[in-house]
Amino acid sequence: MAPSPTGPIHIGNMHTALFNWLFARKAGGKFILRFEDTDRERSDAKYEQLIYDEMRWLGLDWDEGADVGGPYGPYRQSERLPLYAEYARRLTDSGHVYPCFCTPEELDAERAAAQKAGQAYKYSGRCRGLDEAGRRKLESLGRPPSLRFAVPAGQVVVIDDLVRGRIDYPADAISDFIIVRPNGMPLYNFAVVVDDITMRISHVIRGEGHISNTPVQILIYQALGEPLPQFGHVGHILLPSREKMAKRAGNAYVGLYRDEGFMPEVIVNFMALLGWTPPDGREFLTLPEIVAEFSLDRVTKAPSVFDPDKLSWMNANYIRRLERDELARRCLPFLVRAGLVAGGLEQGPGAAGAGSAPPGMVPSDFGRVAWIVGLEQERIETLAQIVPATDFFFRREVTPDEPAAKALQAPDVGNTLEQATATFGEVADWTPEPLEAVGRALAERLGLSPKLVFQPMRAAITGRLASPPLFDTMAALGRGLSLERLARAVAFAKAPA
RNA sequence: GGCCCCAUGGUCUAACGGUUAGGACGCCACCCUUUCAAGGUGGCAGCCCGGGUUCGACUCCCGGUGGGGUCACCA
Repeated sequence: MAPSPTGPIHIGNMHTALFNWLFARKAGGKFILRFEDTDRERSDAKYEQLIYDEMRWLGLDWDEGADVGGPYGPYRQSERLPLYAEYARRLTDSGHVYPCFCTPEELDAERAAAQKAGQAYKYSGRCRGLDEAGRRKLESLGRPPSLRFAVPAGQVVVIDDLVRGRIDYPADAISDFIIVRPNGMPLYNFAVVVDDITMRISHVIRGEGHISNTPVQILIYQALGEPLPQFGHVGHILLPSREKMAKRAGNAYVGLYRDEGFMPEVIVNFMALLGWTPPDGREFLTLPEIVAEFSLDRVTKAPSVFDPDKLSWMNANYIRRLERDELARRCLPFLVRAGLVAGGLEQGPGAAGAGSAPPGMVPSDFGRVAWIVGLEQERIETLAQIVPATDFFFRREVTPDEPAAKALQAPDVGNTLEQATATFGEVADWTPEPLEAVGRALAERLGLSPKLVFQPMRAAITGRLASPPLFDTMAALGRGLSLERLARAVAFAKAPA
């Protein structure tokens, strides 16, 4: 896996990283994380850190890399320049490469002409035929040359692709390409080959966008007399709009999903199923299970569209399967960040922060948080949704949202709530079953359907029309706050609209 | 335009010559129900087109069509 540290890593790149990792782990091989930072303008070390963080968050580790080192380092291209120079010399000495003195302007002109003629651009080869005298003459003019690869004519390059099978690529479609700039910096296709050779890379698994790079790289291997690694090109991941996930386009960064409350094991499970299925068709798999089943010949060739709806569904499913306390632990950071509960509750009862509360909030310990979170467990799809779903439990006061306010102002609701306030004020055992019994008895006494009593109470107590079951909610909220909110709602309901 | 890749419901996919083309998301209906969910049941919806090969094609071959990639002193 060799990203360039020029920005946050999106789902598409992470997807091929995952497949690389899975393949390496399944095969018992090494997974290497190196950086392609020869584009100094766009590269930034802070993105390296971002990539580490996101990989680790997903549970993808690496055996060799810029941070952990390894036997074939360094693992940044910018630190491997002498190596490229050495291999460039080898190619020059063997005559596979020649100096090119053409200026950017001259090349632009060639390209423009090809464009105009509706032809694929190929370098004219002007400098290829230069003899020693001609070269020396141009050199004496002070023009530093770039190094071009002399592509052999009439050859068919064969790619034996691990996912696509055999691909025949006519070398005549390939222009004499530059491997080293006049300033000595290697170009991508050349640097990659040198890295892959010197790092003893056995398998190159990358996106299908690289298919056209592969034959030029194979040409370099052949010129060097080095054995080829195995190539495998997996399909791209597309946005729902069917656009390709480009580096800066779209907003499919892994970190964004983390912030929205998608869980790492879900992202991994979901990405694995994009272009791959286990033989038994299971949809829910842990990382070790995926490793055990993974193989490249079950990888689809066609690109696949990333469906956020299905991701949400899967995340919700995982949330429901979690132990309640574990879910609470995972929700806690979101609640703390939202200012609903104090930090430091993670350790459970008696932990720092227990019993204290941010301004305007009800003090909560871990047990209370877990209780409340449990009520929403089958109602939220992402961890972040815990905040709007439960904020009324933590706030001292609630103001009804628009539909709730409307419901409270309906005819007779004031009276109903007045009755409810009085009746529930008598209840001593503030647990769900007794509360429900009292509620149903009240409805019967008033000659109303349960719904006509419960909905106004719900609006009064939660400030909204949708919530967990009313009596569970009242029990978790507590007697004092519940009665307080009922009483306030009476006034609200009776006030002239 | 040349070259290369790809093609099963809206989406993710199963099928590796013989199935009423299976599953999942989403959508619709119904059930459950104090709301919202969750859950249950049922439903709508697909092999891009045309030729071959074969007793028999979603599966193999060829040609179209459509989509994508690539043709840099970017990676």
